[in-house]
Amino acid sequence: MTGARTGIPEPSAGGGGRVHRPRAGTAQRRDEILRAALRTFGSKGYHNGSLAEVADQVGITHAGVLHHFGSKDQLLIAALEFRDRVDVEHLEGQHIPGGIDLFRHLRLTARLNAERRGIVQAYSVLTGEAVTEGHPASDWVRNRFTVLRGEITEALRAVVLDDAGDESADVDEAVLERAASAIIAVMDGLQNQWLLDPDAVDLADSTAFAIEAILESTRATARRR
Amino acid sequence: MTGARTGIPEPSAGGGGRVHRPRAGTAQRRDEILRAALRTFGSKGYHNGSLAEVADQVGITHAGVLHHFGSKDQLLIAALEFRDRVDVEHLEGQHIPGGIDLFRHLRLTARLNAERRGIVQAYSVLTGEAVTEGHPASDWVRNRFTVLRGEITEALRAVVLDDAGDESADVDEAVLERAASAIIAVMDGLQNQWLLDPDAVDLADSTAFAIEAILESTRATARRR
DNA sequence: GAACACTTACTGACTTGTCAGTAACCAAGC
DNA sequence: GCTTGGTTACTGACAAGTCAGTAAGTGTTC
Repeated sequence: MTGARTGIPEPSAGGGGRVHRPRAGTAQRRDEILRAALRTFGSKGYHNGSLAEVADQVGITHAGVLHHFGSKDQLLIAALEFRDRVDVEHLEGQHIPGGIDLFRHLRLTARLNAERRGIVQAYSVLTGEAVTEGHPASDWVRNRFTVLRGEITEALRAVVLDDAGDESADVDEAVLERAASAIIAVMDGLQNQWLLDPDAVDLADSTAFAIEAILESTRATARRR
Repeated sequence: MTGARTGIPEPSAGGGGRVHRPRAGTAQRRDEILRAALRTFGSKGYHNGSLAEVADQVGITHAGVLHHFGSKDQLLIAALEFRDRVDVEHLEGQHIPGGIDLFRHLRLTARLNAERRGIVQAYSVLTGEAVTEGHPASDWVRNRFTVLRGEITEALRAVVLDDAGDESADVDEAVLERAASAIIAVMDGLQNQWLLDPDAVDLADSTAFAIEAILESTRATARRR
């Protein structure tokens, strides 16, 4: 058996015994590889993107990439986790807003995304590919959807309760969930159309319009009494 | 050079020159292959699906498939065109409805789609993959979006004008286009979420809710005076 | 008998993953 | 502070497989 097969090892296991520690600079090198992986899987897709192409971008061979991540599947998983990590760092401690502010945040995200084609494409390609049988990213995508739906549902509930001015008002949960799925759907779907035909779709405006429409409709129908 | 490289040949070109005529039953056999292609590209994606798997389903070798369609790219294109052909036949001459009926039709489509996982997955996988560099289906998908946006925009205009009771009322075209993109987007996006997690998303209800919301919002904002 | 509908056989390009070897590195022991 | 032993970070070669596409041959049908 050769090399660090289990990806990024823990710095120190606390107890006795031999300590396996990566050399200085290895963490940065691995991040480079993950960025490259995101680039090629994002533009070519997982199946059509090769380890050799990823390796090329950081000036090593494909065997070198496998040394760090063990397999292509694990590389993809690591790259997606890396993306999450970076996304969170970008928020710099400030938590994702709730209530009505979340929808402002989503509209802003759409506006920013119109300037970050690469990232949008990566997300779009992988999300589409993930519905394929046995795709290594399907768990990640499914989980992402679940978390997002939860956050948006909660924000919607806050808005509806705020409208009612009554913490214990009766809210139709089914409406909230439909609306939450729809908001995510409209964002993803618009990204897809925009990627294929940027002149035909205004990502920011269409997203803002749709979120506003769904938000209005939720406010109008989710309160039971 | 071997075989019919240009896919399905015209029965007779009218003018002079060689006439290639397929044997009786060949058209049906080709349709079988196309159905198989739709199945494997739909479930595995274009890059991950192989000609051998398509061929297997109709009991021939992959070279036999190439005899009929020339290349894998051309097979995919033919399969997509076949899908369009079948979809139109399914409507049996009755044209796609316009005006407010179109939105009823879209909601119905979503309800039917919840029972046709295979077709939805094919559409979803290929749409996602198509944003990839140089993908053979990207023209088809782009065109499909363009046509759909046009139809929905027109139906929205009809609804808004009908509300106004005035054929020459001033309608905000930008709003119509945003709404049209959004309706397609929400349908596609919900399909994706539903494929990954059928228990977490109600395809029919969420689609109906979102279409209603966007339609309402369009009626409220598209009329200028 | 000629085009058709294939099959068989094969090529060349790519794939991921394995393996042995090597140079740089690093900590411990003397 | 220099050796020593082990680890890390690779490389290059290769195995084993898959893939699309080509070419030639065979039986069948028009």
